[in-house]
Amino acid sequence: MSEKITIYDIAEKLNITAATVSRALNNNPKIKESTRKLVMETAASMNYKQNRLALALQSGRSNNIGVIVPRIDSNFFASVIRGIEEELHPHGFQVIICQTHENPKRENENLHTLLDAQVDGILMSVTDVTDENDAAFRNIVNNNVPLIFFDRKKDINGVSSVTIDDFKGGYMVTKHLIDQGCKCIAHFSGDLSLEIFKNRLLGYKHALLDSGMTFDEKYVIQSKSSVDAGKEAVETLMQYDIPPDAIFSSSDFAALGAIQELRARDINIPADFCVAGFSNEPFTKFMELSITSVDQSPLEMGKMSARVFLEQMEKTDKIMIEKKVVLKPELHIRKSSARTTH
Amino acid sequence: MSEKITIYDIAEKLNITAATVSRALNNNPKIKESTRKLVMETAASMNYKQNRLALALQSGRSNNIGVIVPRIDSNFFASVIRGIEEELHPHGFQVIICQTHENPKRENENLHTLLDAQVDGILMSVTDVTDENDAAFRNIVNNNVPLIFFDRKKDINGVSSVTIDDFKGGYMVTKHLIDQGCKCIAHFSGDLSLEIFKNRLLGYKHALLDSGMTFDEKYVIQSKSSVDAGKEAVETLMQYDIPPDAIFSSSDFAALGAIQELRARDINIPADFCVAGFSNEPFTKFMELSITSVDQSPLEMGKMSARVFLEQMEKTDKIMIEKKVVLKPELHIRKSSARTTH
DNA sequence: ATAATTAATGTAATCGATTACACGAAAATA
DNA sequence: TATTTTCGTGTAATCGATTACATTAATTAT
Repeated sequence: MSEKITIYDIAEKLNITAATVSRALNNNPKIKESTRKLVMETAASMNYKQNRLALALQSGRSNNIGVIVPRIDSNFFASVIRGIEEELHPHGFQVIICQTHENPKRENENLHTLLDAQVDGILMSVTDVTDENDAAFRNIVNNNVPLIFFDRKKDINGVSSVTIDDFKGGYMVTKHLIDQGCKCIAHFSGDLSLEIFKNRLLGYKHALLDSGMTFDEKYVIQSKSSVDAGKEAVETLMQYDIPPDAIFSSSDFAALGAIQELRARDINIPADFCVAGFSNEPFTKFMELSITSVDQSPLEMGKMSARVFLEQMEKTDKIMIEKKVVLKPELHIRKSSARTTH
Repeated sequence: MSEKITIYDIAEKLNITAATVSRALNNNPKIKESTRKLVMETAASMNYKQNRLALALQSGRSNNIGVIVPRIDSNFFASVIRGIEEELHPHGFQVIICQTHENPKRENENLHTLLDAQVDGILMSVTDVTDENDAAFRNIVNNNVPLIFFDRKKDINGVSSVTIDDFKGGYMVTKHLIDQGCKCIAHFSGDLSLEIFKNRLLGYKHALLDSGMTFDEKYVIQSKSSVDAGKEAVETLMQYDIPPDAIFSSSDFAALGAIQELRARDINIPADFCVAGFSNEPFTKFMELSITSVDQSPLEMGKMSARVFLEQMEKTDKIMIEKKVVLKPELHIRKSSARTTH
């Protein structure tokens, strides 16, 4: 139907050159006011649309940024992406989404695809911490493409990151459980090669030690982030000579599983057993027995990552900037652990 | 650090022309086997990466597709996007995300931005049904960019769609509530200018009539998709001379709010009151009092939309195809409405 | 041995926009 | 009036890849 209109078409119609049209459209001050107006009006009347691919090729900037996450259908990552999109949209950037499904091979592939696609930056949460993809990360940096890690980061030279203080988060929850009078607190951890889980565990450990309690590795259970994993973990724990009377789970889903299993065993929550999760998934506050959790402010994390990226973009110089932003976690105390009503 | 390598660099090194390099890399059969091998190896050793922007400009295809949704941080839309990404990724397409926040102006803007960005297709859920953006939609079609609506559609000539049978969904839930012995069923609807809500309402209405029950508009409450809206709606309903004994909510969140409010009033669910939602949000099955809901298979919807897009892409001819795919809804009966244990 | 094919590569235009440089005309200055 | 500036446009190269159309070399056919 409607053929693509280029600046050449406008130029032809006005008997001027494409260069003039281009300058007029870009408000180049060297263009006569009358010409500019004429070009603008003609462009509008011909329904001209700038071909951003041509611009991208010529300028070397695609105005696209890539976002890599394990999966998009998780409240946390979706919210981060929302934040990124909202912050970047006003600046004319489009957001390209990639998923790794926790697979390092996919991660590597995504990195290359995005680089090939000439994105102007990559914001991502790493999949795991093997150094398998370190070369790929360095490759990004060497190509002068700003790379920013959010939530799950790795230490790569020249890469900025936006995370939350997982140590503090773990510490806060554990301290809270201790304050509720819990005497033996178990911890569900995730993949300990990831800093986030390592730090939550450390926070847990230090909170225990700081309160004069003992840290015992056998109360740390590595589990997946799923309801079933939580149930299984409780089954294991309840066979101990001294079963715990509280759980700090690094995953809200596992926390939920734990609660379900404990209830199946007629254990009273929070009277006899306290449970707390991490991430503040929407469902934690919806439950009748709402679940205590740590909020990671994903929206803010996304926006902040975007801002760090924008900053990095501005420095056209080859200066390598490395910014580490750490957001504060927020403890939401709910019924699953609130013994005392304030 | 590493300068961008182009086919000209390879050509220079091998003392041949860029054309030959291009052909070799594209496995053009006219190229001598030895040359091809040499080029391939040199390209690899020089760490050559094809500049997809150049390719895009030249071919007029960006290998990007745009996805427009009201917001990404909703389980439904995130899952659809996941489906789209997974289906399109193997075909070399990247997915660009845009959000409208239910704002038609943003929708319009996103459509134009994506068109400017030369996306090869647009997959979207419309924001509302004013004809405000109809020109923009037709513009997309006229530019020969495949446009596919999912979930929330409009009838635009030449636009395909993938939806679920909302009428059937509404009918199934309502029929189920009737089967549970409910005598007066209220309905929470959404924006009735949207087909999805119109059809769910119709399904509700026909299920009532088919069972010899009366349909009364005053039991249809238009509410937002939020917990609070659900609570308020219950407050209104309970003031009626004859309050309902069941609710079919078009939104899981409103259904949850309704349940909370009903419980606050010490009404027994499901014994004295049944509640059902729509969308099968993850939390509906997590609750202690799990919530009956209708699954819309968002993942499948995303994949199907992607497939319809791919089909459309193949037909390079100017033939206008219009495909309407309707997925089957699936009723998940849970505690909030299950009076009889099967 | 010569003409006709075929195989392999080179030449140059193209996609659409930007921009350094060139240039003529008008305006300002001497 | 002659000369220098300034202003507004035009010319042409560039970004990196693809490809229709030569062109040359090698092979086959006559």
